[in-house]
Amino acid sequence: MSLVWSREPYSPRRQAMSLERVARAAVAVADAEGLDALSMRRVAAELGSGTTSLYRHIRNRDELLDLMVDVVRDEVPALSLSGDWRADLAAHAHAQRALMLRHPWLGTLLMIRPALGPNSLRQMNEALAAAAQLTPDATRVAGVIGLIGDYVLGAVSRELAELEAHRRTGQSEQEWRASVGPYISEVIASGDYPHFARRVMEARDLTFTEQFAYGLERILDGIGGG
Amino acid sequence: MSLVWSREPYSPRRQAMSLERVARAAVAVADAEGLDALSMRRVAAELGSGTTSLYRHIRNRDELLDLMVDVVRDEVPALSLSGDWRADLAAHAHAQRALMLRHPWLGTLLMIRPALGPNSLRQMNEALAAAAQLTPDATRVAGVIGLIGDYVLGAVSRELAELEAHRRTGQSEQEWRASVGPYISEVIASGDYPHFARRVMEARDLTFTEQFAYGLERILDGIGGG
DNA sequence: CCCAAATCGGGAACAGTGTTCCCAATGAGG
DNA sequence: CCTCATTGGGAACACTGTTCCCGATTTGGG
Repeated sequence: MSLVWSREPYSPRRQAMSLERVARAAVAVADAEGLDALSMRRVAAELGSGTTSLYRHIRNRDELLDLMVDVVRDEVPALSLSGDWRADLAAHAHAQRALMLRHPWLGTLLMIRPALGPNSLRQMNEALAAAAQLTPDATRVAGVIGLIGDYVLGAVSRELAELEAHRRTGQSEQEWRASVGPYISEVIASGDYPHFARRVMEARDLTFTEQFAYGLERILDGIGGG
Repeated sequence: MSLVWSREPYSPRRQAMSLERVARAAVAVADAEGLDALSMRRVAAELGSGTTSLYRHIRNRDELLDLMVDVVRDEVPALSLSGDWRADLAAHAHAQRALMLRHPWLGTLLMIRPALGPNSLRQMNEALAAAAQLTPDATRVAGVIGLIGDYVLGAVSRELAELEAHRRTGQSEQEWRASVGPYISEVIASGDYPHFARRVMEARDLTFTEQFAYGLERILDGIGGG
């Protein structure tokens, strides 16, 4: 059971499609229609080929998913170090978030499987380089990057959970609020959740981007300390 | 399209099974065999009933998933406030992590859908109460809880990604390391990822629990500052 | 140049999924 | 006791990932 990455690709004499073409087609489908719609037959249709031909290049659907992750990770330009660890780590975090918002299925995949493709490793390497500007301690560097990665993944997932909920039910932001609103009002009126009520009534409604930035700053504060 | 929570349950005269019984059976199946194995027919078999009878209580599979989240959230005992916001928030975070490790499918679900069940709201309320000990500013309280929640979700997901990868492929920790090892060695030997190499070779191998605790402490540090 | 052999693309089929339609049996009310 | 709504659940549909296999095509050798 070898990994996709350590196996030379299947390349026929007259090569009608390549590993990359398959992965790119899958990305296109997932971007446009969501992960649920990403079936083998759908990808094959996108390429104008037979369904089972895909299995010449790919062993599993899971392998295809691994490849997709690495394909989109190629979009992110290399992180250039400025000497300011805080600025560089922030840039890295924001770039990761932007990527995951551009491909709403990416977060879901990263949750479920460890990413080991070359582009994933490249970005990991860049992030570690940025953190190495802060401290020579390799263990601390690893901890810092883990922390930031975890936060980005969690924050974006929560954000996507809402977006995807809309897309799946076909409801707009407005319709969704309208359908949930009464329930929330009822909950608040019950008086059983006073702090939750206060949160809904009194807290400023921040953008997802603002929330993300706030959390990231707090994390960077904490990182700087120890 | 009303929510599950604002709809009175389907309760027949002679009630052979309740909403809760269905949800609990689903939880049992998911705990034992994973989310993939959680099919309607499987749940029905668990209950010894016909498959389509489930649809008397539940509208969708998605509704069932929402119910499952709330069922397990009931396990967590109420968070008692000690007056020390830092200790209370840490306790809350660790409790959430423990719950998600006990039910490995929970993280995946929370990533994909916003949780609005009564038990979810209760815990949200408790967390907000803990953070309210730090500051009277409702917006800041919301930001703090969002940050912590995001981190817990992200950290546990990464942890579960590995565990689930083992379970899915049926490989043990040992076998997995053995199958990935050569690829990693090759990557390191290539010299293209120096910081990644340093990370693998020099950084101490921390437990997931240790990593989680480290990140959480940094976050609490940052929260205390501003 | 021609034929044999290896390679390639992809159709058919299988076991499984969520969900809808509908029908038979059951129990309550008059 | 009979009527009739209520309830459980079987059959069927349109899908899914994947394996097996076969016909077509291209290549290498004589």
